Amino acid sequence: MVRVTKLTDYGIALMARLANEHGGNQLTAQDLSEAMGIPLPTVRKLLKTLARDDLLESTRGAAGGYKLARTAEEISMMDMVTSLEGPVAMTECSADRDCDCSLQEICGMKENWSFINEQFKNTLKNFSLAQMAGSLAEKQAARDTLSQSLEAET
Amino acid sequence: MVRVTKLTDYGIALMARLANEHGGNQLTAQDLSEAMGIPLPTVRKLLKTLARDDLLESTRGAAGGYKLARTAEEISMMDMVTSLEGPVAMTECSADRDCDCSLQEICGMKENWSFINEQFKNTLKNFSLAQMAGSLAEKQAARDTLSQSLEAET
DNA sequence: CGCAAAGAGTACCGTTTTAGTCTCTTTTGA
DNA sequence: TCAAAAGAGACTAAAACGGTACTCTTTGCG
Repeated sequence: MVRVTKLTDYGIALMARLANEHGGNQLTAQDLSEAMGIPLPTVRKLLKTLARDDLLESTRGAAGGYKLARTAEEISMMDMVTSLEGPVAMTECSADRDCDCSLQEICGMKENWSFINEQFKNTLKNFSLAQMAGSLAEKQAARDTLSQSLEAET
Repeated sequence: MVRVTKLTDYGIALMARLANEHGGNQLTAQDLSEAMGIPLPTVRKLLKTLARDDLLESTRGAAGGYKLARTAEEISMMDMVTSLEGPVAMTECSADRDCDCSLQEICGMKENWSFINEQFKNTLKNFSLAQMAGSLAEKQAARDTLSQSLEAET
């Protein structure tokens, strides 16, 4: 479906909630579950994944919790999507690793798919968590950034 | 997985093969199955879908077959992906229709997702079947087109 | 110390989607 | 009339998704 999974959507919503928590304030899985209306076990699973990939910093033990590992400006949609659902690859053959697609010899579209894949990855890279958690004004900034990066590339 | 399904990949490969068939020459499902090494029943299913959405023209009966309904330049990746796997929507809430996402009130990211979704759709709209079936030189054209369209939008 | 809160890791299961097949019908050229 | 070919739709096995449960480790605090 060319779609991000529901869990990824949840995960990014959690990140956005954490991005709006200023001053290094931590939130527990419990806090986030209640704030976002997502079942606690699911929240835990997502936060664990995000922490393992160094997007979140976790503190264990009593008075533990989670906070962003970097500023929201320094975390891109690409980082989050990759963490939550693995490498972004439109097709088998556009993944980084070698693929075992039986059509590879015949179809000849690998490079074209890779090109489209890169375009898409750029869109995600140029959209930060800060923008995702933020306002319409910040969306305009993203648009400008993307536009510039494409010009630079050409 | 932010991935196009295998069947969509196959479908586009079939379209590319038909794009390289010049002079209104028709190919049968059988021909395409043999040419691409994709099982016949699967090929049939895909061609039916593409024909129903007016990307292919079909002729029934003996000596029947399929050919492109328009030129390869006039068929975009967006047309094909949409036909083969339905509307492109990164999340439930970025589909055109109203969604029943329980987070809608809380997460506040709907507009941001829509924006990313539009960027992605533009990438697909600006890449034609001709480019997909064609050479590296044509890829550069796609890059230019996309870049221009983004500038215009800003 | 010992308890309770909180994260880490992993395994499990029901549901949905995907990938692929099969059967039957309709159309049409020879 | 027959055979080739498309159209429509049902059906099935396998994989992915969404969610849960269980066990273990870490740590603050009385």
